[in-house]
Amino acid sequence: MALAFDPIEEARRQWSVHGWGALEAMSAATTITRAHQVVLDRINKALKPEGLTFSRYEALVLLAFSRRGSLPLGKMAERLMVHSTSVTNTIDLLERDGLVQRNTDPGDRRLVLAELTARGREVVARATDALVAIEFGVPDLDPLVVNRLADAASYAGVGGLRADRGRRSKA
Amino acid sequence: MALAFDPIEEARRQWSVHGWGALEAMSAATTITRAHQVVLDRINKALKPEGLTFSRYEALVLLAFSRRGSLPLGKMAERLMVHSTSVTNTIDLLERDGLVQRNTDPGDRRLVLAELTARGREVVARATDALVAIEFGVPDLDPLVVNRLADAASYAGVGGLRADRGRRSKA
DNA sequence: GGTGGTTCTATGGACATCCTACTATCGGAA
DNA sequence: TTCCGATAGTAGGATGTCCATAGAACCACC
Repeated sequence: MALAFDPIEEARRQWSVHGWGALEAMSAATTITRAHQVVLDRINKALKPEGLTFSRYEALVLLAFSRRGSLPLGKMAERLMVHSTSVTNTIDLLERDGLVQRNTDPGDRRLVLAELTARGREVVARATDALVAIEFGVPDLDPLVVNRLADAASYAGVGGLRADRGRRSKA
Repeated sequence: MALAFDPIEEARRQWSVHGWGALEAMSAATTITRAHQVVLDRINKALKPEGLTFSRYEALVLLAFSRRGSLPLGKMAERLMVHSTSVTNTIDLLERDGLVQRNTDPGDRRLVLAELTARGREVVARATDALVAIEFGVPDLDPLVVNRLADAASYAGVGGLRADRGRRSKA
């Protein structure tokens, strides 16, 4: 995981040397990308024994938190911030593995409700334990990446509209 | 892009209510994931007119920064922090579009060198302009996401390098 | 009440990513 | 010099994501 040099730092240096624009923004985007790659990879490896991926895990958690243990697919897409076709695919696989079941809403027959099965509840509990054990893959990120990520966050905030909300103490 | 409520905040609340573990870590991982989704989406939309994606763009930039405008695929995988098979795929598509050309290294015939074509150089320049124009998709991130991202970064750093884990001011 | 626009899910295609397995090549040790 | 382990890249398969399109159901307006 630890490389001989930091690819993010190297990209930044080259970018600067060549005089290309928006250095900070580029660095921010790159950092978010790399951090995501690392964290997602760790999470997926931890979930592998349960036969899950992070996408499917997130879907299960969403259902576990819902009142009746079921939600319309469109609502899930909204919460997960993904395209609704992605949810269709996710639920296909969860259903295949018997963790979720599709039902139709009697009130609105356009809706498909994804409902957690008993097995689904067990699996999401075990999967959560596994992720808690590795603290969701974030604790020991390469310090170089972490610093850049903090910069990225600050930068994104500066450019945006966080006039109020000034909770950010540092970094 | 702006939702009625913040899915990350909602996840955090639910997680807390249900008493599940590693709240901060979960929130950090979720935030990195969502920030990545948003930024990547914006970047890809900006690159669409050039017929590129962020992956392919990053590969082109890497080549543009290299001394001879060419690199072995394995080296590219290392710099981009992706699996080498991903680079094979990326170069396949760049080659298909005439932006890159495969050569064999005379010194070590195992190596495949990806080399930027003239057209590749033009495209990467235009694509860079497009991304600079939108500041790589990071400036106006939803403040909620930004704040969480900063927390995520801090947390990741704390988890790896500091004894006391109690920084979380809250949210 | 019927009709047309809207909403919701599914399908098929393009891409990106990983993993496992395979082939070619290199390099050092016997 | 020959052979075997290590290294580089590719092939095939699974998954996740998006987009464009299609089909079904709902709803409001006439």
